[in-house]
Amino acid sequence: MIKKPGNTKQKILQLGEKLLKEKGINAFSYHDISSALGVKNAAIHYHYGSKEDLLLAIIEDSRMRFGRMAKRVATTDQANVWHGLEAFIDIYISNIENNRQICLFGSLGSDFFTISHRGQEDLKKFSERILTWLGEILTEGRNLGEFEFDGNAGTRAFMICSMLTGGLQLSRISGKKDFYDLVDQIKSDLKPNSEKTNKEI
Amino acid sequence: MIKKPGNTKQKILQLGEKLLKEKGINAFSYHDISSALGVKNAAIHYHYGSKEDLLLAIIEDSRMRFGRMAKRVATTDQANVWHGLEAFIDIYISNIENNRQICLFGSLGSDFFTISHRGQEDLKKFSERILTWLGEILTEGRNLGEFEFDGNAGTRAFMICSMLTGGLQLSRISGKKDFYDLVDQIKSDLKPNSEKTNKEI
DNA sequence: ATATTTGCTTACTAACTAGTAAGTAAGTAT
DNA sequence: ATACTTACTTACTAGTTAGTAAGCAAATAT
Repeated sequence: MIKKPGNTKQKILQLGEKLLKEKGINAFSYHDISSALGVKNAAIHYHYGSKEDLLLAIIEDSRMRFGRMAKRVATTDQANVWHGLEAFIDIYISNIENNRQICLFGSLGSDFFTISHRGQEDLKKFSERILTWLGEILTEGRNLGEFEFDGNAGTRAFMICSMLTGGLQLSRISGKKDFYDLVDQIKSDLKPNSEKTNKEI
Repeated sequence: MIKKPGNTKQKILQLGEKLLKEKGINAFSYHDISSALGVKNAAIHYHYGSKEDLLLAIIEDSRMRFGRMAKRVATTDQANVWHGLEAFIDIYISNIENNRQICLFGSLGSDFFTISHRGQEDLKKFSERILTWLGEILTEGRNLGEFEFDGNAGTRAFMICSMLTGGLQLSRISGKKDFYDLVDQIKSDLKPNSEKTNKEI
């Protein structure tokens, strides 16, 4: 029996996240993971003691990836708010492109009352971080004259997040095209009025 | 043993829908329903042969309620597009007020790949009906000068639906207030520019 | 060389799941 | 009065679930 330095743990995490976003936390089992990876049930329990542990790890992993994205965008040559917004939207695009997955918040928002208190809190903190980040991008963009929108930037961030979250789910039902139209219109709506084309169709 | 003309079937349906919107189709069991209603497991199978049958009945019931709402709004004295939009939004408000439920499409969008083909199709048809209805309201409102928005009305309907769907889920995580702010901003965004207050805050 | 740790497997359990078959009491139709 | 239907209950099953305890081979540390 060959013992490679284990990437099993990472594979479990990745497949867990995939299944979470495809079927939801309550619709996949340890068996789904173990059979796909060619290991036994107990191997998953070895790496992640309980299903909750796996869930918390998935949330944490997603949080780390968001952090890397935010850092990458922040350190570009100039403060390009459009670049930041598009990097954010790309997370959602890559979800829908990847087997019509939905986002973490869509999946766990639906199953919110079935996960542990700890999971709920981690998710809440993460959502606050995302909303704050996006709100700051929007505020900066408006100050720079790159974005134009009415009302509070925090509310606008919440609207955009809600649209992307809900959009992934509704597109699953109705078809991908709707999501791309949605994304285009989000961007178009943010453009300063003077730059806009196709005001009415 | 007293045999009242059975409202058990209706109670099962209502509780099923409640559980669906609170925990998701894969997180509640027949036992959850039967124990809450004080009947036995098999009583549910008597009324709804399988869990899929119950799900289809829940979708159908929701479809009927939507139809009644649409009819009620259409037959008001004058063609009041704002009235229609608000009646639509009220469906989402009543969900969040009722134990922080999410909407049918949010719940089943997340669990889409775990339900039957028939369920997926019923859901798709229902979503098309809603999107068409809302798109027509928006078009009519724009023609009347009651609404102002850029781009395609169908896309705008999809955006509003996505926002309300995703908004319920994100508010579950972050708090109700965000959802009310979102709704207010949706309405404000649709107002013709001349009527708008608080353009920037 | 020996001891310890890592990364599993084998073998199991208790709880829960949707679903079924057979029975039964009350209500309804004839 | 009798037959039939409705709305269940009792009693059960086969399959699935997360989780555990003990064992074991390979890798690593001493």
